[in-house]
Amino acid sequence: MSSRRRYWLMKSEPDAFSIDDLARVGTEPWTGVRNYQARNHMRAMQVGDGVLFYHSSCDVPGIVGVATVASAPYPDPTQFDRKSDYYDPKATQEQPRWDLVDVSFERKLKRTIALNEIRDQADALGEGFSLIQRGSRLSVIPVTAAQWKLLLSLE
DNA sequence: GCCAACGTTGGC
DNA sequence: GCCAACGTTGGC
Repeated sequence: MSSRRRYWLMKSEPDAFSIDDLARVGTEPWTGVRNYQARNHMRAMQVGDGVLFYHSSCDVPGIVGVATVASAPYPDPTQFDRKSDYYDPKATQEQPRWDLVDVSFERKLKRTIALNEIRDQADALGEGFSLIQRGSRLSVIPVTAAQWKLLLSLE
């Protein structure tokens, strides 16, 4: 059973893990997501899905690269690690709470597609795009094929 | 089950 | 550094 390729936007703080870091390592497990909605989006991911890599909490927040989903969802190992910032005492090996996927570098954009430019496209992107919804903090966001195409056309 | 308090996110 | 918005926690 497979379905067509889906698209996502994933936020990262460049001080913690940037598009250049992803370019260097090639593939990275997306650890540390501790929000149920974001987790559920990762659970819906399939190998080969497209990812817009977004830099948050920085000088120019925006989309900086393209990546791909490189694994099926699996339990985030940091939830079991007492020494990790992401340790979750309520998670067990038998009943993990947090899943993640591996993400692979595809390319870095020639320039940052800034959040304020994305906002200018609000009408074309449509109502449901939570990146530009007021107060939204969701770090893993579904993107439609049309939104994907539009956003990358801004490069 | 309600809701106040608290912690976090993230743009500015 | 500020603060609005949101999610989670825990007392009742």
